[in-house]
Amino acid sequence: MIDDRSKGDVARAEIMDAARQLFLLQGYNGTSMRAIAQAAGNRAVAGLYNHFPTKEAIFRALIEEQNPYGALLGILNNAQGETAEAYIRSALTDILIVMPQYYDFFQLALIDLREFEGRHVAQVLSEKVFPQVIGVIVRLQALPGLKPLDGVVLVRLMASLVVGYIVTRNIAPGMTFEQLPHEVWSRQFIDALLYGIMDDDARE
Amino acid sequence: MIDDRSKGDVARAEIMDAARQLFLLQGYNGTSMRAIAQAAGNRAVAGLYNHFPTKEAIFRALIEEQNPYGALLGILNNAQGETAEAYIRSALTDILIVMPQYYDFFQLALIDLREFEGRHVAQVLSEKVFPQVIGVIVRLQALPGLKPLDGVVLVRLMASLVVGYIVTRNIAPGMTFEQLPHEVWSRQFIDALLYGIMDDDARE
DNA sequence: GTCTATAGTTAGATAGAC
DNA sequence: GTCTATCTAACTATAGAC
Repeated sequence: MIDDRSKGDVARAEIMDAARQLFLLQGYNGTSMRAIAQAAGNRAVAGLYNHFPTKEAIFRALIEEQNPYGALLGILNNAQGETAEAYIRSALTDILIVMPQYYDFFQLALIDLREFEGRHVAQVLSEKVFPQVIGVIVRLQALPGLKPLDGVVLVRLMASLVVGYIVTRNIAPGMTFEQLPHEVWSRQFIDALLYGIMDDDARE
Repeated sequence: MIDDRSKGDVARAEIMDAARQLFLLQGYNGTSMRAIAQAAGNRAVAGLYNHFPTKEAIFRALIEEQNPYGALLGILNNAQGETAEAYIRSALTDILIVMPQYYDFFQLALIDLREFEGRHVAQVLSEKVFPQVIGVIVRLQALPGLKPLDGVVLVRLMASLVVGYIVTRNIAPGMTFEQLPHEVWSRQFIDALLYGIMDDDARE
């Protein structure tokens, strides 16, 4: 066999792929099991129930298996730097490249927030992400150069930077945000986080 | 009459109020016209169609009539300050207090993004908000103290700050973000935007 | 402008043959 | 594991009396 996955695994993957596309296009309640079955290789609706007990189970599987947390933690753990500035520049530069590639997931997370009060995302976040992020922050604060900020402040500021970057990139209708290339925007955002937007000799 | 609104206006308001609550709780496709009619004073479904031609028209009316743009522009136009720092502190302090009060609207905007590709929000943004914001930025850049940043960079940084603040406040499940009071968080965010997170004498 | 009643459609999920 | 056929419930929207 060319593909060593079982027939069932292939079907499962096709169903999830079709469901993801339709959820993103039409929302959760706007997507019917019929539509998913048809998009997943013209299957019969009943066949879907061999792989997932309910429609919600398909959605939950998407959140659990296609999230960017592994990539995010990989970047945080592998970023190099002898100073806090070098580490943050290295990590955020990569994060601002990689996270927007998971825009589909962020859209699914918004659906989760609306349709399920965020419970699927929250479970993965609290189980897999937060514990590891704490360790990263401790290591970051041991590097020289940071203002004496509370760790939780540091986490929220960096998370806000990434979230704000992604949201403003996709929300502004026909705005000029796309006229500058990503590298310029990334640099501007990181510089602003590190040193702010005020002139140095204007400090009051 | 105690209320000088016509009977029709009262019904319209009740319908919109019920629809908003249900859209926020259950999403757009998850909310039926039946449920709206029942929540709006146990009305008959057919009565809704005297006030709105379709279900989408109810949603559009919510976006158009309950958005925070008037409040936002009011703050930007009324903020005082002889320097850029004073103006930004004044404006952002107010914005970070007022905008989270419109969290319901942001949630409706997310629904718009998912169900209607953001077309209702984008229309209001491009017609009413962007033209006025340009004027504010020009005035801000005439004040002393700013680094020589492109106006569009300034807009996106400030928008990201506000969006990131609101999103991280409501997404993190049971996280410690609520353990510090709003005033502290607001101050931390504004300070970070103005002067960054690096120690002054650590600049490389 | 409100109601009752209902038309016409589509939803999620299941039964049972293969 | 896949299919055809179907159940029951819910949906948006309309007709027509008051």
